[in-house]
Amino acid sequence: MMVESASETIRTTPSNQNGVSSQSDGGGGREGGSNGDTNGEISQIDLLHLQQQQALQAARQFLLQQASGLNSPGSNEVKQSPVQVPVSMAMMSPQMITPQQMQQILSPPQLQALLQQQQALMLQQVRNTHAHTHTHTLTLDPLPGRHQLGSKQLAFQQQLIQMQQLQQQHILNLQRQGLVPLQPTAAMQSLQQAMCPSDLQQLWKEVSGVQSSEEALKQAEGLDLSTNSSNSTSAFPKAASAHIPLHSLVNGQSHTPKRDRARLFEWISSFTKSDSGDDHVPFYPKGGHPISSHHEEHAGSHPLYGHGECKWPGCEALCEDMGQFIKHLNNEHALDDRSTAQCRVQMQVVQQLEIQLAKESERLQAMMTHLHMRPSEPKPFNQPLNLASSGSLLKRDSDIYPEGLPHPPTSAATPITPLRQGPSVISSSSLHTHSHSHSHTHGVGPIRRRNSDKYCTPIASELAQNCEFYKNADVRPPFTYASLIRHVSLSNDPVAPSLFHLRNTATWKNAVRHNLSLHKCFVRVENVKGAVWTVDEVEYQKRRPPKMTGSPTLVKNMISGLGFGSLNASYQAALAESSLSLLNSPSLVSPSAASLNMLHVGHDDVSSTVEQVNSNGSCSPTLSPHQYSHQVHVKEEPTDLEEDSRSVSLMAGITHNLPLPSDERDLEEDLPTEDLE
DNA sequence: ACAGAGATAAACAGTA
DNA sequence: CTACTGTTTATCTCTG
Repeated sequence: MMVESASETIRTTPSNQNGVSSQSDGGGGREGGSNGDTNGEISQIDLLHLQQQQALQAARQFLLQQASGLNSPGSNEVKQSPVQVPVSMAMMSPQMITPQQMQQILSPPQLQALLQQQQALMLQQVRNTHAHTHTHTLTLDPLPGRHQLGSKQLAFQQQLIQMQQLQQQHILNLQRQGLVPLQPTAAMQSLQQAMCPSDLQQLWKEVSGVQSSEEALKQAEGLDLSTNSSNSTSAFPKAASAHIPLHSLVNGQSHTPKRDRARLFEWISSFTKSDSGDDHVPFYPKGGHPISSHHEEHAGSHPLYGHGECKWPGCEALCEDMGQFIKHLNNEHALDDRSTAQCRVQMQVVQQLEIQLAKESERLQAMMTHLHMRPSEPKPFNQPLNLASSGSLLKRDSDIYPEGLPHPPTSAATPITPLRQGPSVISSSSLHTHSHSHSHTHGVGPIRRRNSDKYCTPIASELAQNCEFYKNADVRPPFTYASLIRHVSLSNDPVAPSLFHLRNTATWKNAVRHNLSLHKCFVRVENVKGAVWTVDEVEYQKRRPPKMTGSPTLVKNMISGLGFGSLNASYQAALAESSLSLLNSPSLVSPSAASLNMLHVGHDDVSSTVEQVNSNGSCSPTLSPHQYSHQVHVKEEPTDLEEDSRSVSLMAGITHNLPLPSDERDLEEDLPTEDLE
């Protein structure tokens, strides 16, 4: 099953292992990581600057043309000819709207305002992202032995890609609108020059008010895009630009998810359709809700109506009641060019917000990642991995996760794995999977999982909830090996608990073996096909008495039964786990020994409970004792399904069945290929 | 300072 | 012989 490809992934391990005399190694090789990039930067920056200047000029020209109306439809068309438009670009804009169409819809000033706004937004985004992007350069460094950087690199690259996709999408939209027919590069760069969401409202007014076009034009003429150039120059993502030709960025649509493109296309299609025809088809994105249909408004509430006024962008018309609003909607915001244009603008607004969201998410990720690092040892963003095993790295979880802060991994948004209960069987493969972890060798060195235990953080839930985080971040999950092993045995996910583990296969394996042999809670059961490691819940619980040391508050809250809402997810989870351990009835909990099996999954009660909690209320923060107990009940049901399995212990012949590779491979698939080297 | 728990590394034996 | 697995031992680190 998963075993097959493991070998490939593992390749990295060997090198690490050797030098790994755990603690000493810690930082050694990785540190160099960031240097190389800087070298080329200057030239890259210059190049960027140049490109941006060119783009700016092109954008200005375009704007001027648009504003002056010099461009004849024909000329625009000519420009779109393959000769002038990069092939890739042509390919990426099947649904492109011709400039003429755009012009019909939006007046030159409107166009300019739109463009300007987009530029402002983009610039802002770019600025915010700059730091990260910068890191990317480092990330891209293929030098082997810098595994520590891996997770960061992954994250950053992903973010970079995401950003590129967003940008491309943005460009695509512009193209669609005819804003970027000829000079995608210029347009794109100009977009990146200045983004100022604050102008949205004004833009809306401009767009909506055709009569104001003259004023807008004057305003437009007065605009000096060059002012942004300086900023943009510095702010422009060096790495991205450096590594990816601008035109490729534009073309980069290849990066854009096909689905999204298809969706966009559909959306645009519906758009253009409505444009051309008078078919009274309500104007709304395919599959979406009508934006201003003639029906449905009667429902009494309308997304475009609130507080007695029309919420149509830039409208704010007062409507006493729904009927009046509907009338207003049909009269003032009927299906016409203006409304269409406004919808387009709104579309872009949404996109920009999405970009913003992505950016903020990125920031959050960075923050979380940072918090995983040793506070006293501030390291460059990209170097966290280097933190080698100095056990000191994370002396205390409390340091890493201040009380007020949720564990980085814990994010309400993270998907929760489905509950499962039953015996947990650890197959060798699973072990392997896990085995990647240990690597003190790599960076996060000796994080004392003990601490995590101390806090009684339910690994299963933690891991489940922060699966993505751990997969992408080379951060050692704050759990003991025993906990991790158990988690793996209980979890459906055969993959190593984290990228960190994945990177340290040898260590992980050794640790797993060691722990399995050492801890009483892991019982090896001989089977027909071989042997199976099972988890003895009783012993496991013994081993890990629910101490609430870490969070007196938690205890207090638990006792009072009131504090749930105020607790962060981790603590809640911890609470849940500890509580569960106490509440667990034998029936619910796996029998004395749950077989460990990767394939199989049993969730531990605690984890499952927690998960349930989370699933019930997206973010369990508000759990009340009542709810909590309820969940416990829910948990029981699943038990039936697996009762047999517990004892049976899904046999995964520990031994040879599970080639490490499988797990690793799985992880690899999830991860960008680069870092694994 | 001490003991306990956990993390790592490594040696060793057994097995396929 | 090689690669694993499983067991032990030794050494550290951290925490209580």
